[in-house]
Amino acid sequence: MVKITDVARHAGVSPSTVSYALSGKRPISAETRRRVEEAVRRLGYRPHAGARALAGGRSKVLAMVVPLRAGINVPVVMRFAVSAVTTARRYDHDVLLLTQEEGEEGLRRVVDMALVDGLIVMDVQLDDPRLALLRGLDRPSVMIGFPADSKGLTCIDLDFKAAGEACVEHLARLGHRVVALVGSPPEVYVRGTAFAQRVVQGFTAAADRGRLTSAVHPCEPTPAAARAVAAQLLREQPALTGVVVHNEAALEPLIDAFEELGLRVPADLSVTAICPDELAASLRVPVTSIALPADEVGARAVELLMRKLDGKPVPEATSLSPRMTERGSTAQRAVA
Amino acid sequence: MVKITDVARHAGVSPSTVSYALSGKRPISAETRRRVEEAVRRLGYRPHAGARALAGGRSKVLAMVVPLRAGINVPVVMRFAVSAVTTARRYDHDVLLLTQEEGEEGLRRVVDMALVDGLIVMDVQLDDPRLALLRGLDRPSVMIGFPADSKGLTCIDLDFKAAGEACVEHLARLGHRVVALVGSPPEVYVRGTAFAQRVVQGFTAAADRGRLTSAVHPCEPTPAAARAVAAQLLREQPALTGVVVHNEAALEPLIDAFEELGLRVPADLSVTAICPDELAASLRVPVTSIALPADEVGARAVELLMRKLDGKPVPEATSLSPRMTERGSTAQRAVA
DNA sequence: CAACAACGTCGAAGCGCTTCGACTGGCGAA
DNA sequence: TTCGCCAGTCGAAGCGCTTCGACGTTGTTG
Repeated sequence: MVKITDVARHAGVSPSTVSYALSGKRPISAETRRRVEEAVRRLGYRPHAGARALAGGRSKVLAMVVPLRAGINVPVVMRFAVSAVTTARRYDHDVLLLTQEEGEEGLRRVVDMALVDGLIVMDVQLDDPRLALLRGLDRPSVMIGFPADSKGLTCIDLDFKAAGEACVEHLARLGHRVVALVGSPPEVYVRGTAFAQRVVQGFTAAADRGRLTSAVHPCEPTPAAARAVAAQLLREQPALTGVVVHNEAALEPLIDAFEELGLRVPADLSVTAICPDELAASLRVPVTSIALPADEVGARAVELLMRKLDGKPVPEATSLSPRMTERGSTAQRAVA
Repeated sequence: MVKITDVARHAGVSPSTVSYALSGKRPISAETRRRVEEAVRRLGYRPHAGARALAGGRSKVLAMVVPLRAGINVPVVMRFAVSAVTTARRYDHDVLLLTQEEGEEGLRRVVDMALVDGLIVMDVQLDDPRLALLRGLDRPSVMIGFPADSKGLTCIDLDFKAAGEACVEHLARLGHRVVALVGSPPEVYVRGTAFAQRVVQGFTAAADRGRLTSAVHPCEPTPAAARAVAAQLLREQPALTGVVVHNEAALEPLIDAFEELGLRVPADLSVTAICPDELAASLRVPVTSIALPADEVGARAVELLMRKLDGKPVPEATSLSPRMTERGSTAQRAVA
């Protein structure tokens, strides 16, 4: 194993100089730095993570808490995760993966062991049991999602309430008077998952404000469930002309189902979704949608955490404004 | 922070005794051990990960290399991952998440830094560029999947070739003479992803052996693609009566598409799949399938790695025999 | 032109843990 | 009775790194 003393010897300086040259925490002459970097390259030096963590008090590892609970859309969650990992690497950090089973105890464990410097917490619930723990921890954390009470925490997410509202308002503007929200699987609501609840709030509030007739239906993430929900919606609301879909897995089958039921999109039915742009744009009928900016959220979560690790102030709440892209699945309501 | 000296003081012993009491590497009297464990509990002692790694030469962290490449089924891959994490925890280890962008360089990096003790490598390709690296590394690794040449490596996976064969043989036994394989997305084959190629090999070999007429079609993981493939198959092979599906995302839409095209499953068309049992069992038409035992594979991969870390010998290849469950999607071929 | 900042570098002291060698009492074998 | 052993414990020596204080050297500035 190549250690810092090897580098020091090859560069003709002391180990502490090597350390300072690499960390930049003290001024080092350009010439010395060059020789150190040269030696690092020649020898393939890599600082020992444990030694560095012990001496420096920083492990350069972040914990990512990814509870892959029932009903969540795994591909979407993993987009956040991959983006976070990529961004962490840009800050020379690695990412430790924590899953559900570990639970709150696991968070405390990795912090107490000084295994990680900070935490990224995903799949936040309105009344999340991890909140108290995170507030009490002596390590910074960032949540992806807003719990009911985010006081003293750092949170970031798409403004899902505004997203739900924007969808309804878009439909209302096009003349639609009877609208429905096809949401996440029921388990997600039962748990009180923050983002799902907020979409419902926004959807309902905007519909009430606009005096629209509205309905909300959870939906399992399968084609069969999508078909069933489509049929049910039309049965309950034959006058339905606008649908908001907040369920990535159900979006495509749902549109297919509506068309099989004799409704053309957008001629007879306008559909808008909250989902990643790639998905909305790739469908047979490109869907007007509010982008779910998973990459941006994951990246910014890490950036916030890095700022906190540097002792810099960060906003408690970072709420990304919804951005709608009109694609072809929404149209003026046909006058009967 | 609670450190080992604190525990030692409270238990009335020396730090080294605490260390031995906790690691079991030297005999310690029952009474002393009791007092140490008591002190650990009272104080909430957690050994400092960095210090432990530095002194002990083991970080108790495993790297999991999860390249979420185009065309892979993310939920399935994450089942492996979650199972691996859970099992690692049972061995008191944590898991570091490495993604694609880091590439081979990332593997070397985390090993050189002594950040991880071993590696779990997923999404293996027949001619995987990481092979040489893994062979040369001075840390053990386990691959989930078999490359073309696995000499000197430790690999585990479902025997996908046998799985492909078993599906065909099952159909042949039921009298089917014209069969098709609906496979993974094209990118997966282009990359030479090991498991996908092996299914094709097994499928083709068994079909040839049984003198069946056969065809292989990749399929994108979308309902639209599934419909298109279904239509194309029937156009090219009107006599088709048996289908093997190796594509989780396309399975349900594919069955729907066949039925829309006028074929009843299993009366007119027998369908069998290679996928997780939960998926096969949950469909409207429960599908006869070869189980993809993601949980078992993930868990056993970690167990193999642990054995290697202990210096114990492990088999180079662990190939899990396919296990078929008949569900309702396959039937004797109707005599025309 | 003296006094005093930086600047650039070094040596030494730890960070918290594991592990090695050594020591102390029994206890069975010789 | 003595020797050797083993169980059970301790002290000290690191593991490889960061960081603190110190010490020349140059430049600045009143």
